[in-house]
Amino acid sequence: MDTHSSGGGERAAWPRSADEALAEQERLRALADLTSPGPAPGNVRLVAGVDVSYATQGDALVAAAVVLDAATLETVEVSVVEGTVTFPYVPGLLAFRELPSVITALEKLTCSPDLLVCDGYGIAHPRRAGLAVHLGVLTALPCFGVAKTPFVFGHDNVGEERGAAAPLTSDDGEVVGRALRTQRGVKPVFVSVGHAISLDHACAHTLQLAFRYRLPETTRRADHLSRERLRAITR
DNA sequence: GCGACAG
DNA sequence: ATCTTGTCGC
Repeated sequence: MDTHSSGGGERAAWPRSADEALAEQERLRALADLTSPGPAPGNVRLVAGVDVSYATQGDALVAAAVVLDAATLETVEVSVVEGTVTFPYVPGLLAFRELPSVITALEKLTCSPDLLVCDGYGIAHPRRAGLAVHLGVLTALPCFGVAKTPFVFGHDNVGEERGAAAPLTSDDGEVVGRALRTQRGVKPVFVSVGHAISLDHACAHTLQLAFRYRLPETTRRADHLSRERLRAITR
């Protein structure tokens, strides 16, 4: 996958301070495509999931990208990158901590995904610029986020059945995401768009990918891979 | 001012 | 994110 020259994606300007990060975040937010419907599940051939695992001791980390055939959900390619922490965890600035190694992993892929799924939020973020916004703009690929825990926006009760949902709404009444129940008997996940895809399509993809478990297969496989490699180099 | 706060 | 024991359910 070519994340630089021909992709049309923005080149990253990785900041060293929180001030520089806020400026870069605002720059990327302004470039996000929040109006295109993007690909529906039937129009995606390859979907990629990414995740990062961190060592308890030291600053080692491992990023993984997993590409699935959207039709069969079979893994068609994986990419794992060993790296080092270069930015602290700051709520609202997670992209600067996770994305450098994630982008490296995506660049190592030989195939080109049609869609990216993140672990975390897109526009359901204090400044409308979560992980999925950054990654979508930087790669110029449709991208959305599926988060496991609440962040800044609440929601009404979600029905018990698979597919039940409730909007995440900002103070100004704007719908910025959706709490979505992917399985009966599990907590909802939180879906929000990042770039070049609609919330409806993002939720449709999430349900298709989370056919068996709470989380999408993209996230589960990327998580397993990064965790497995980390433990291999951590001992 | 204080607490809350994706991963 | 990571650490960590037992426990409940399919």
